[in-house]
Amino acid sequence: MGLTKSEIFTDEQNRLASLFKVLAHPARVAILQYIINQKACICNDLVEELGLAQATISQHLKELKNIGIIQGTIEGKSVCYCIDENVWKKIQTDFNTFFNQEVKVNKCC
Amino acid sequence: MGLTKSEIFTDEQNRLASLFKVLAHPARVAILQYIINQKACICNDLVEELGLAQATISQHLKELKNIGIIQGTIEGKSVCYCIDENVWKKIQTDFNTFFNQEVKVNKCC
DNA sequence: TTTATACATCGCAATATTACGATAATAAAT
DNA sequence: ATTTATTATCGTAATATTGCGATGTATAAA
Repeated sequence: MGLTKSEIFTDEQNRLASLFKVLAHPARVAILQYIINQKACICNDLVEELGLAQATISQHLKELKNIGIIQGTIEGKSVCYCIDENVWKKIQTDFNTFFNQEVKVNKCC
Repeated sequence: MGLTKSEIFTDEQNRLASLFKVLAHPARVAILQYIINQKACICNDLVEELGLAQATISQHLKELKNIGIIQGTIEGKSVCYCIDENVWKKIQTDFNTFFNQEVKVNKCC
C-alpha cells in the first residue's frame, strides 16, 4: 500500500494528475511566476529570491523541466531558464478542457 | 527537513499550490469527472466504478470536500455528492488567472 | 594551471501521502 | 430490537516528497 494505483485510471486522468502534481508546490509556482515576470532568462537569482538552498531549487527546476514547461540553456557558467511557450499553451489547453466543461446543477445538493 | 517552507511564499502561491495538490491525484480527477458526467449525485458507486477500497474513496472525497469543490448531502443511508458550482468557478478563475497571463518570449532560449 | 562560480546530482533525514483493514456511526429495513 | 447497508474515521504499512549538505562537473577568470 501507499502506492498510487495508476493502472486503474485512464491515461488522461493520470496525465492531468501528474501535471497538477508538478504545480502543487509553492516553490514551483513561485519559480514560474518569477521567470514570467522577469520576461528573461534567469539562473539562480532564484536561490537568493526564494529562501531555499541551491540543491533544492535545482531539484524543483528539474521537475519543471521534466514536463517541458521550462527550458534551460547553458550560458557561460550559468544556465538560463525560460518558459517553453508551446508546452505552456498545451498545458493551459489541457487545464481549460478539464475546467471549462459544463457543470450541470445536480438534483440533490 | 522534508517540510514545505510555506512561510517563505506568498499567500497566493501557497493557495494555488494547495489547490493544485488536491487535483494532483488520478482518483480525485476521476471522482470529479464521474460526478460531472453523472450530472447527478452519487454515493459510492465510486467504490465500484473505481477499483479502490471504500476507506480510500472516502478519504479522497474528504479532501475534495475540504476545498469545497464538492458537497455532500445525506440522503437516507447514503450520501450524495455533487459539484459546488460557485467553488468550481472560483477555482477555475484562479487557474485562469495563473495560466492566461502573457508569457513573453525570452531572450536566450 | 589553479581558483572561483554556477549548477547538477547523490545520499540522507524529516515529513507527507496513499491505500486499506478494522471499527464506529447512522439510518433504513425486518 | 436486531440486522443490514452506507459512509466516516482510526491506525498502520508502504511509498513519495521535501530540503539540504556534501560532492561532482563544467566553464570562466586569474
